[in-house]
Amino acid sequence: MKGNNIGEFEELALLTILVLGDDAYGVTIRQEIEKQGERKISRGALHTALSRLEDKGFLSSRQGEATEARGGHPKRYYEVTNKGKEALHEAKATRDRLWNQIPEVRLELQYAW
Amino acid sequence: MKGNNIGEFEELALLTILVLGDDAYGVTIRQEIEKQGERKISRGALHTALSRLEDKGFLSSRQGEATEARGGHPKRYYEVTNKGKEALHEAKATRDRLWNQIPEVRLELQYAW
DNA sequence: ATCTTTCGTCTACAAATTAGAACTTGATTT
DNA sequence: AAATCAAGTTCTAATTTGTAGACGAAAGAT
Repeated sequence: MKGNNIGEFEELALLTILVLGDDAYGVTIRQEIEKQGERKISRGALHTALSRLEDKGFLSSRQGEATEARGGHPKRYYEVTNKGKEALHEAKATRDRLWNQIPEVRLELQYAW
Repeated sequence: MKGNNIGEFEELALLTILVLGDDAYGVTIRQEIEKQGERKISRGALHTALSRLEDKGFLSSRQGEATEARGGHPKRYYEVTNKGKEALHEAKATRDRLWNQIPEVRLELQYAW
C-alpha cells in the first residue's frame, strides 16, 4: 500500500502493541489479538506482518533478555514509532469523519446484532 | 480475508456509499473517496473492490437508468446490505475498544500532526 | 545427552489492492 | 448513418497484504 495507509490486520497489530505497552512481543501480541478480536491467528501470520510494519517504519524492535521462565528464543519486543502513531490517528480520523456524515436512518438494522 | 473481516479499502468504500446514500455509483463513490480521504484511486481499483464486496454479500447493486446528460454506460447503483452494516459496526467496535485501552501517554507525539 | 517448552524465522500460497487499457452504450455531430 | 464524444463499467495483470504451517534455535528439566 502506498503512502501511510495501513491494512486491516496491520492496524490491529499496531493498536494491540500500543495496548500492551512494554510487554509487546510475538506471543503476547498474538494472545491479545485473539482475546480482543475473537480471531485466531498463527504465529507466522503475525510475524510476517510485524516485519513488514518494521520495514515500513511503523514499528521498531529490540532484542529482549534471554528469557525468564523456561528458556526459549530471545524475545523481540516491539514499539510503535511516531510514524506508526500518525498512521493510526489518520486512519481513525478519516473513518470517524465518515461515520459522522452518515445519516442515522441509514444505519438502522432490521435485526438486533 | 476470511470471515466478516473487511479490508481497509473495502471499509472506506462501504462507508462512503453510506454517506452518499441514493447516489452511490462508481464515479460518485470515487469522487467522494478522493475528496474525503485525500487519496487518489483508479476506476479499476474501485470497481474490483465493489464486485468483491458484492460477492461477499456486503453490497447489493441495481442497474440505473440509461443516463441523463450525454450517453454512457448505464450506471450501477450500490447499497450497503445489513450484513455490510454489521461488518462495519463490528470493525468500528473492535477498534474503539482497543483505542480506549491505550494509556494516553503512549499516544503523545513529539511533533504536531 | 536428550527432551520439552518458548519463541522467532522461513517458505509458500491465497486474497486484497491497485493501475491502466479496453470495451459499452447512447447522444450529438456532421 | 457514420463518426465522434462522453460517461461508465469490465478486463488484465502486477504488487501488497494476509495467512498458515513447518522449521530452527535457546535454555531449563530430567
